[in-house]
Amino acid sequence: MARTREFDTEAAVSRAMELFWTRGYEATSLRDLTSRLGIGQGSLYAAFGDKDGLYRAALEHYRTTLAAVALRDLAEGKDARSAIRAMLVERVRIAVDNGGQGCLAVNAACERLPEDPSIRRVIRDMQDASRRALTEVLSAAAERGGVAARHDPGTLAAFLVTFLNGLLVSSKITPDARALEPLVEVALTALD
Amino acid sequence: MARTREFDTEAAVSRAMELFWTRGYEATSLRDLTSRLGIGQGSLYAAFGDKDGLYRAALEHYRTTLAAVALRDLAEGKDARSAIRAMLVERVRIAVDNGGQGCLAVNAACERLPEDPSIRRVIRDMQDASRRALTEVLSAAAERGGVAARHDPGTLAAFLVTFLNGLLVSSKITPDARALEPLVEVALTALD
DNA sequence: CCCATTGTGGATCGATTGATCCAGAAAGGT
DNA sequence: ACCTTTCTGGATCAATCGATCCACAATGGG
Repeated sequence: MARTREFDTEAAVSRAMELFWTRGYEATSLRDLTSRLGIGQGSLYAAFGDKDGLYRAALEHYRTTLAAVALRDLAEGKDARSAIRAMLVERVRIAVDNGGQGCLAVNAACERLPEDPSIRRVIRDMQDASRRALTEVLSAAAERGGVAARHDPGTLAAFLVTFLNGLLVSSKITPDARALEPLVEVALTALD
Repeated sequence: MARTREFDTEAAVSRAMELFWTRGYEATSLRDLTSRLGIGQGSLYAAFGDKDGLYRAALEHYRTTLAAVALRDLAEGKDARSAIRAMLVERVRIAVDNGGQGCLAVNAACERLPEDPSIRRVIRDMQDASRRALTEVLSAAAERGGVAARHDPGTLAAFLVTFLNGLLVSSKITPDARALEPLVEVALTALD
């Protein structure tokens, strides 16, 4: 048999996610990564292929540990409105904490999409998952009369995803959760 | 007297804006800039100081030629709702045209804010100008009963600015104006 | 018709980038 | 105990980065 890997892959990806999240892709060098991850460049390239491969692993880690958790909580709320409100406020809290770093996926859409169109699919899939989860919650609520039927659930869900994108950008410009929460209340009036 | 500048400064800034807009700051090299602007590196540094100086000039050019124009049209509309709708749709059109490059200011917030906090002020001022213009239009409409008084005009304006940020991000992920326009209609129900 | 001044573009600088290479270290089947 | 295989981290690579330098060109007052 061969030598076993010494470092914890998931922990390394988590560290890499933090770096890419706070600094962006281009501004994070391989030296930054190896020193923060505590591994050599040889190990990094053997495990992840190249810098882009590590970035994609970090993006996937972001999806499963943060975006997906917010969606899981969504289905557990009592009424649709308060569940959606909690999800939006939670995402804003994450984006504002630790120095207003925003959302890794939104940052990726702004920074990496022009030079690497294949990342569009990754981001789109993440947003589609959010849109589907919201559509489900809204459809269920509409049948029970919890929300008005002025707009169909799919359009309403797409609106909320786009509004969330805006919240995550605004959270970088104005990293103040209390200033952003009133905007959530305005957005929720679309459910009336 | 000394030699006169041969190139058109404003035209050069406009070209630089296009490059930074489509590729981002880090991914645009000085060689890209000099070859596209048709000037040497010496001229570039003499005129703009450094790469960051040229970027800020490009951002200012974006503000005056695109963002400000959208705001000017805002005040000329007949009723507040259709004026705001037209402004949002126009910004989406600009963001989607030429390959879904989004909005230079939103891109700047995502890519450059972490490494250069002083750019936050520039972006914030641009968004504040939009928010004030929207507040004015909404206040005037509220007095005439054009929009409901469920939310105060300032909060409503801030909501619209944040929603616009979201539209500009979504326009990069889904560069299809027809898919985004229904979301504008949902957002406008906040005025009811 | 000079000459001080400023603009010109390309050569060049040191620094840093992402990626590769390599000698040695662990691992376990035989 | 050997030996093949894989992992490790640091040296090293060519390429490129932003920035500076420089010899020359253009300008218009004196």
